[in-house]
Amino acid sequence: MADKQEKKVTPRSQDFAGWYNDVILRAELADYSPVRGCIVFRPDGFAIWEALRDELDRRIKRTGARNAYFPMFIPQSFIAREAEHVEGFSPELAVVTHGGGKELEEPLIVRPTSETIINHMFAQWIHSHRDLPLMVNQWCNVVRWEMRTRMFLRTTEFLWQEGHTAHATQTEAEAETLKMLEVYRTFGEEFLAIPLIWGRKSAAERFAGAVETYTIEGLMGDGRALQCGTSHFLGQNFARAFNTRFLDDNNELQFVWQTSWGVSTRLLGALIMVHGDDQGLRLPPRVAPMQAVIVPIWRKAEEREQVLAAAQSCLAALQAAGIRTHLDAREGVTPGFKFNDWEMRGVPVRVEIGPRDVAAGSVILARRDIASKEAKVKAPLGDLTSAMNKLLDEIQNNLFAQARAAMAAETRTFDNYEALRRQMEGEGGGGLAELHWCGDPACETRIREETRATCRAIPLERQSTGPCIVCGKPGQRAFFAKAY
RNA sequence: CGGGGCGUGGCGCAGCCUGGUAGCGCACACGCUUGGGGUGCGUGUGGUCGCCGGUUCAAAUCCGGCCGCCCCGACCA
Repeated sequence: MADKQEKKVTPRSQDFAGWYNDVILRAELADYSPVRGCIVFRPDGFAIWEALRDELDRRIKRTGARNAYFPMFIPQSFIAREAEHVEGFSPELAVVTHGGGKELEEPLIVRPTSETIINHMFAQWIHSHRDLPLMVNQWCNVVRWEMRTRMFLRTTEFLWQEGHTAHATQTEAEAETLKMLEVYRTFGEEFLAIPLIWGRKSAAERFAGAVETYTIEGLMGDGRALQCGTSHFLGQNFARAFNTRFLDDNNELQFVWQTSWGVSTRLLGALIMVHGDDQGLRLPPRVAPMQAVIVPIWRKAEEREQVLAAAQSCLAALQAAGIRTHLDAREGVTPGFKFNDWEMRGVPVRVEIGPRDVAAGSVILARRDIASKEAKVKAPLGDLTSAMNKLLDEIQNNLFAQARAAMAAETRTFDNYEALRRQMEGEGGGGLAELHWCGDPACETRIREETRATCRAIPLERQSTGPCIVCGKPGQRAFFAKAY
């Protein structure tokens, strides 16, 4: 071994951004592409997205929304119909000016989001209150010409899910907005094992064109916050712009009340930054495309035969129990190499089978969520699937518990502006700051400019009042943090 | 767009100051060896030195211009 350091990724504590990139490349989740700001999702990375997507898709459908697909190209004039929307998105639009070798009569926008084109269609589909609520979701790509990009967190093109609903009443639309926020929150915590705070966005952080934006926010391993999903109450802004109206039960023409909500491939970045360690990725079992990997160990030819036979029957048993399992029978790579390789890729459980285990009728289980080798346990072959199921549950819960503890340790209450400023000093994050804010954008701007922390969420629950940390006027409880 | 850095096999770099026809590590291929925490040895594949021009008998190296990329600051799921 020439240099052991070369085989390791940049330590997380030393350079978080370097560590993040190393893990993505070494775990083969994604790669850079020839197009600036765009990445390639490699099979291992895309498999995580698929697992996440499939589960969220089930949960979305349970709310009554149905999947549809709208075009990627949007007439330029559509974007301009809603004043705040056009103002919010204009700088980051990709515009198609030519097609079929000719200049287009009207340029086409590559969708940055689909509110406008969906409203155009909704206006034609909705006539009566009997057509409502109308709830559609689409899984697609969107393009936003960002100045600075980071793999998964902010790329020029990204994949997401965008739900769009239209309702007869404001009350119903507001309820839908909050219901989807709760879908995202429970999905993030239960499936991805990412602890979240949630709440309302400040006016400055609100989606362009929304009346109210709600968010779920996670705290990454470096103490920075990451917006993990948003749910918007759009009021009648787009309905007015696109004349989306219906006849109510009094035969009166009304504008619909709307919502939109989305999560993106940014969640892959959150998974990495919340759970990953210096050995690489750590995937919660529920989202892990591969939940267990079997590494056979042998020395002599006859051992090889016995060990492989035992490994095969293990594989069959685990797969029959619905556990996503892989047998790593590669020759010419040592077991030690395989251990490190699969740890880098975040597989929750490694099953080691060697001659000693075959003789004893058992296997060794090594869990990815606990680093020390002492955490290896022996499991009898006959009881393997139930032991595995139990272990996977335990790992899922433990990863969530670890992340929650990390978040709690990095959450601080401030009632003194100077203390907040000191906490946010320096590079990297400063954790979550819980404070009181009067709601005045001027105070928010001052915090942002002086501490680089922004308002992440104004909680809906456990609200409390106190003097604004900046100006001292009566304020509400809010979370501030430096964010991605 | 302002500030800093860099372009040399797939990746990371040395060579440049003091011109003389390209080298190291990793990866990759093959063979043997090894195998319960990144095994070792050997052999081998692979480069118009970012591009254009100039100086020179001779340019990766010196000079001029251009291009591209990365990092740091102002927008954002």
